[in-house]
Amino acid sequence: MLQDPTTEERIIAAAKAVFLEKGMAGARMQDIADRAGINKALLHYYFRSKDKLFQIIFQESIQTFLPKIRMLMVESTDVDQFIRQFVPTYMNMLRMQPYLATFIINEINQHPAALWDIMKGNEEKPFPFEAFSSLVEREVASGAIRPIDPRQLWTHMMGLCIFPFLARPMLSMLLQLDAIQFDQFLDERREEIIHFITTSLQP
Amino acid sequence: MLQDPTTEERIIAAAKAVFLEKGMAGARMQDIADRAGINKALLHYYFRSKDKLFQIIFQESIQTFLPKIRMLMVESTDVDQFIRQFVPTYMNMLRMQPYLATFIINEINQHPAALWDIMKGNEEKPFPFEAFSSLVEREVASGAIRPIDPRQLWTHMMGLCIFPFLARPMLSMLLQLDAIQFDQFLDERREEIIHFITTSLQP
DNA sequence: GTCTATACGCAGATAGAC
DNA sequence: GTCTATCTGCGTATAGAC
Repeated sequence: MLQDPTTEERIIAAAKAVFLEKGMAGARMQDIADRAGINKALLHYYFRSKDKLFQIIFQESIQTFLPKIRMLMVESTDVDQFIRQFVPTYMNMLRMQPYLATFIINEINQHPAALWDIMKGNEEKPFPFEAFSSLVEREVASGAIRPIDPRQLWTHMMGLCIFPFLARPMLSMLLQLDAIQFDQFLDERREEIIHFITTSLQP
Repeated sequence: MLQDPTTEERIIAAAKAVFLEKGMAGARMQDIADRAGINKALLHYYFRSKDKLFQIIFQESIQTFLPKIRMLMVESTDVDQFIRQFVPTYMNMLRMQPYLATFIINEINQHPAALWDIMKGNEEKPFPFEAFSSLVEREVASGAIRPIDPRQLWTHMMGLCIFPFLARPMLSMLLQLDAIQFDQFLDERREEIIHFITTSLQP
């Protein structure tokens, strides 16, 4: 993207910012237009309706989320390595887009079918949980890690990584952390999570 | 509450249901009126505006959330006991009100100041984090548990318990769990979390 | 207290000039 | 392609009868 962004690109960028911050119900077309430096009519000229525009942003957001997981899942050879790659990769992504997690989770809560539509639209399976699952089961069988339900372990990992981003304002208030302190808290958290999970998996 | 509920009570109950499911921006006064079995005008007669009504529901929700934590915090004598009480208590509460966590977190994200207003309105400190903090530090010092930042441990606990409720539709899709299976998953999760945390804290 | 009818403003969407 | 002006419907809120 070396040239100046086209109007369409500016709209997409503006829409992403507004939708992610406010959600579908809270977002205003006027805000998107203002942020893109154009007027409302032009939004409709390019994307027809708020709903259409939202679909695009939602889909793009999911596509930021899932493929990275997919890659790590199919490429990993053991649980320990998977954790050590997953945690920092995921947390860094969320750090760059602080509203991403909240947005996706909320909109899926409001329209559960939307995720399904996207997933079945993909050729290759976007979320090959079995890859992770069999990895875990193999190591449980060999005694490399303690017995654990792969679904529970998966939820542990996701929860530990994502939760601080979802609950950031609440946490920073309860723990009394300003912006800088919270960033540092997140920095330290990467190693802490890895340590937390791996020690708990010891047989 | 042995008598029939008053109109005011019916409105509050209806408003709670709608606001928790849809959020402030997504909720409709018409939906609340329908659910309460009255008409829109009566809502305004009792509560003046949507915003006023929302404030009440938001405040009540926070009051469901925090005092329980507070009680466990000040009453606990050691970390292990705290965890074993906190996890099932909290998860059971969330189970009874599945939308509570999502609602609170979202609305705090949209209006961070709102939480602060409520907390300072209280006489006694609603969230005595120091109680938990010193508990942890004492046991770290005595070697009962491994060294850990109390704030990180706190976030671990919250995240592990709350996340499955926040991400329920996403998880049930990715892990392919229907409603019954998801409930069972949550049942098993209580013990799993306790085990997960306590083993990881061993020195 | 509870209703019907209605006012009012906001936000999404369209028409049409340039 | 981009703008100004306008239409339309929806959602909050009020007026007023009962």
